[in-house]
Amino acid sequence: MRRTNSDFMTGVPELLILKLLISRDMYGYEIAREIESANGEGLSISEAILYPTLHSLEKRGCLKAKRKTVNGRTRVYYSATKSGRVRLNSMMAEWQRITSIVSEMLGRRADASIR
Amino acid sequence: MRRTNSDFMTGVPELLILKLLISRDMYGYEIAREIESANGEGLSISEAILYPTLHSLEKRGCLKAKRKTVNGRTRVYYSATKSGRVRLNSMMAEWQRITSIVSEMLGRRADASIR
DNA sequence: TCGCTATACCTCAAAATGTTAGGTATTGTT
DNA sequence: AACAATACCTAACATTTTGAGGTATAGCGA
Repeated sequence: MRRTNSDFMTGVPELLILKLLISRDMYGYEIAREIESANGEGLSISEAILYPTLHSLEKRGCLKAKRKTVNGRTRVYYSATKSGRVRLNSMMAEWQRITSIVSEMLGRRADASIR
Repeated sequence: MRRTNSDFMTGVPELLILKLLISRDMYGYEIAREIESANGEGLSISEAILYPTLHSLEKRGCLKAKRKTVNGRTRVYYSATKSGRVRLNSMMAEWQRITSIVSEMLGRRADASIR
């Protein structure tokens, strides 16, 4: 049973895509499968947001694309650029900042205690 | 120095508004000040999202509005309904679910360890 | 060989959400 | 008198996400 995305997803696809592409080059379809399998199918990125996000990251210079044909199918491999790594860093910091504040306001123990 | 909202804000205004209105009745302007002061000005909700969100929550039956005039100024006090409490519960669960998964994928220690 | 599933890319219209930049009106302060 | 603070609000625009498609090849079982 695959979960649909939630209301709290804005920016999350981009964040996870950049995070994955830091560790190794991947192609779109592979990224989608990876995100699903990485969390027991608790979260999935629809292809309708995945591909446009990859394109916009590439246009902004955060990613580099390279087409490769494997077994008669074309894959577009993406790699993170320096600019992509910088962007990931600031996005992760921002994610940490917002979730800490919200979690604290919701009454959970502050995220500041972990890490 | 007041922070602007971040990319990771989708649904957060609604979440915080409901959370605040569970503890006591408040009016819009008061909610905005409360959110700012509650976290050292690290986060603020613009009035352009605050008021429309209050109106939509009221229309959906999650909030009840009551006008009150104090010192020549009109305040609209909101209180959470049963339906509003139910909605808050599911939103908090969803917030917990998403942030846990994302945090884990980002490589921090899993949120599962706290609470 | 037919049909189905998986792989692999993509787009478009509509909905939802948030930002920027205003507006009105009263009260308190300088 | 001028300005900040209180207190409500909206409209135009940009961005993000969803839902629902579309194309094409490869592999597998009946």
